[in-house]
Amino acid sequence: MKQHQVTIKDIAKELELSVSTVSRALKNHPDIGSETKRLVQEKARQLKYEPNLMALGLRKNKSNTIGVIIPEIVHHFFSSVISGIEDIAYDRGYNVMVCQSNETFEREVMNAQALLSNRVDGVLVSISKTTFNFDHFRNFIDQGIPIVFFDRICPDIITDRVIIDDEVGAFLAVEHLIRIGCKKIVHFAAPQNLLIAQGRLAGYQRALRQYNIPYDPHFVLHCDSRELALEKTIPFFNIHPEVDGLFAVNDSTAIAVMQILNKLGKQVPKDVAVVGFGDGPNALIAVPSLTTIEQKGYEIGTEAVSFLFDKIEKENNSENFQTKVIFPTLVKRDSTKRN
Amino acid sequence: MKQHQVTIKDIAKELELSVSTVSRALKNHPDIGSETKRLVQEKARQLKYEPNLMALGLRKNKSNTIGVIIPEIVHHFFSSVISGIEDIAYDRGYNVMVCQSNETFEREVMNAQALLSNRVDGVLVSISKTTFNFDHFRNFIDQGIPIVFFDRICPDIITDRVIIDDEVGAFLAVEHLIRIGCKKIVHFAAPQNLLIAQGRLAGYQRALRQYNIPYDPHFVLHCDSRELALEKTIPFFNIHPEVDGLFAVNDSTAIAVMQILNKLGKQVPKDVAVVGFGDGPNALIAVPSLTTIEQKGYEIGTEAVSFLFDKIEKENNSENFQTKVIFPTLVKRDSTKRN
DNA sequence: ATGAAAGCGCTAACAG
DNA sequence: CTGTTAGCGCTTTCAT
Repeated sequence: MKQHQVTIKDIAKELELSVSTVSRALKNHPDIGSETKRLVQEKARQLKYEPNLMALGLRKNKSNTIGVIIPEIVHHFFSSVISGIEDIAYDRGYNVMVCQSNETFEREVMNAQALLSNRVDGVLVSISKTTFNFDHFRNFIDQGIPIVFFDRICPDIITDRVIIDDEVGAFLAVEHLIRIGCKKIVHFAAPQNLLIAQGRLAGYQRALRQYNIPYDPHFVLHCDSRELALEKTIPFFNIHPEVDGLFAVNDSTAIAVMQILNKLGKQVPKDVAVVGFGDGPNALIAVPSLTTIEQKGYEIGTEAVSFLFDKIEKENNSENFQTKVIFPTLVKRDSTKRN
Repeated sequence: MKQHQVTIKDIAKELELSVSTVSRALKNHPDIGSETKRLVQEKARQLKYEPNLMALGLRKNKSNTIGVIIPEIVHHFFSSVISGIEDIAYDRGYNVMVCQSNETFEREVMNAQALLSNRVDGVLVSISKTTFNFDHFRNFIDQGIPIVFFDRICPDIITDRVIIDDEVGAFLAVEHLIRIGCKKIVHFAAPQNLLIAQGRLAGYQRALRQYNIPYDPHFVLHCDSRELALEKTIPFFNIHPEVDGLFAVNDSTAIAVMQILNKLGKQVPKDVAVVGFGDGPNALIAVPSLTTIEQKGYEIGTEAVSFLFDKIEKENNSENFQTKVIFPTLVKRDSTKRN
């Protein structure tokens, strides 16, 4: 059973003071005599008093908690984001409540409800793959609770956003391939209904255009997972043995491709240079180590939560929403190293 | 600015009922007439009423929140554990507050304080590498707040625990190395203040003993991270070129070692066979794929949180603490494949 | 410089 | 069946 927890009342009783005096002494109110303050604070320490945040929240109509909704915590990208969020939030005296949608709409709606019930002071959201209705997020707006979308943003709701520039990332990747001498560059892409997929394809195309390399639609393949790579890589390279560069929409696809190329007797990077996108820790572990576009999850987290605090702690509900675009950077490793 | 949030008072006013009637109607109290119930519940939905969990918590002296303290969320193992915890907790109507100690004692103490202030109903903890004093955890016990340690448990505090049998896991790993013909097996270990480190070392020792291989303390190195591996592997193998088997305390160390051995011109598994511990997704990506001990993070999470709920929802503060031991299994891959 | 009292949202005796 | 009221821990006027 939970024991009785120490309250200001207990301190007041022991010191024969009123609760209001204790409350003020605890927060260094100027009205309170220094001797009284000393006494109260010492007693609080001695009794291991911890303020009851629920009482405080009820009184102040402020929970000092922010909510986070993400698809899955077990993805390196999302856990990095959370890490960034928590570091900033705890420094500013806020707690963080993390909810996983597990990529389902229903669960996401429940998450939103839970955060609403907890009266969070703000929310950070990266939407699930299966979310097409956004009413559960509008509830936050209606209640005046600030919301910031990051990475997988919600196109229909105008609010603060933090995204990375996929187009630029892809451009950097393909430009790098061109500069090290690749002439025939293929793009293993994700389905084009995803915004990130569109951006990355666009960057690929722009790089080719800028360096006067003809664009061939046959060189864009829907192949965005380890499984698809296992299936599609060999047939493709049989038909197009001249390909000497590959830009994959994510790291796991890139790594799988490298493993298959290796079995085909093609050397990476000598015969085919490979660039991925994402930079989880896997890129370092792959053999050869994978050149990739760094996604900066931690930074996305810190930026997003900073936006949120701007809104939370600003009294006027100014509607000047911002979108922070984080520019990804190219991390060169062995999969594109040619002397 | 946060808008006024709907309360039962608002519902009561609109329906010209008392708050108590509304309160009871909302939770299907048998005293309330079915017509009144219908009316109230409809109005609640219409006004988008969400119960204020802070008020509820204050009233009931129960936050419906459990706290989790882990070293770092960005580790696959820990994020799997959290995933398991959250799935169960949300099903039972609890919120989860995740805190990272970032492997520092100071931060861990702050985490514990934050959870205390939030009046969590229970805590799940995996201690940081740098924690040697456990008073901050004793506070929970003193307040009657149940605590369950998992994986990195606290030896000094008697309470529920969920661990994997590190000794058995390590034994399986080393036995496997011996069976494929390794004669000189080194153990890259974690600091011995962690129980898991002790267990894994013990398993290593038992396997050697059982197969009549002499134990040489020089063959146990403190090396439990990618960084340390980069630093210590080469000097070690220069002094001990005869080593033909390696058991690392975790996968990332094992993988880093394989990469370095490769550069040294030593072939894995032919010259040196390698086994890791943990089985994150990296083990599959490594070249060669890494034989390892499966750690079952998700299962540890669900088991730990189940223990916690047993205690939270049991009125009598029964002190019959249990320790759940999860038996790890060996997953054989290419890093130990010798024909 | 300190205290009394109201009230944040909700539940649960107790009273009708 | 429904209403009144007290109180959870805390802050904050308003008195003194």
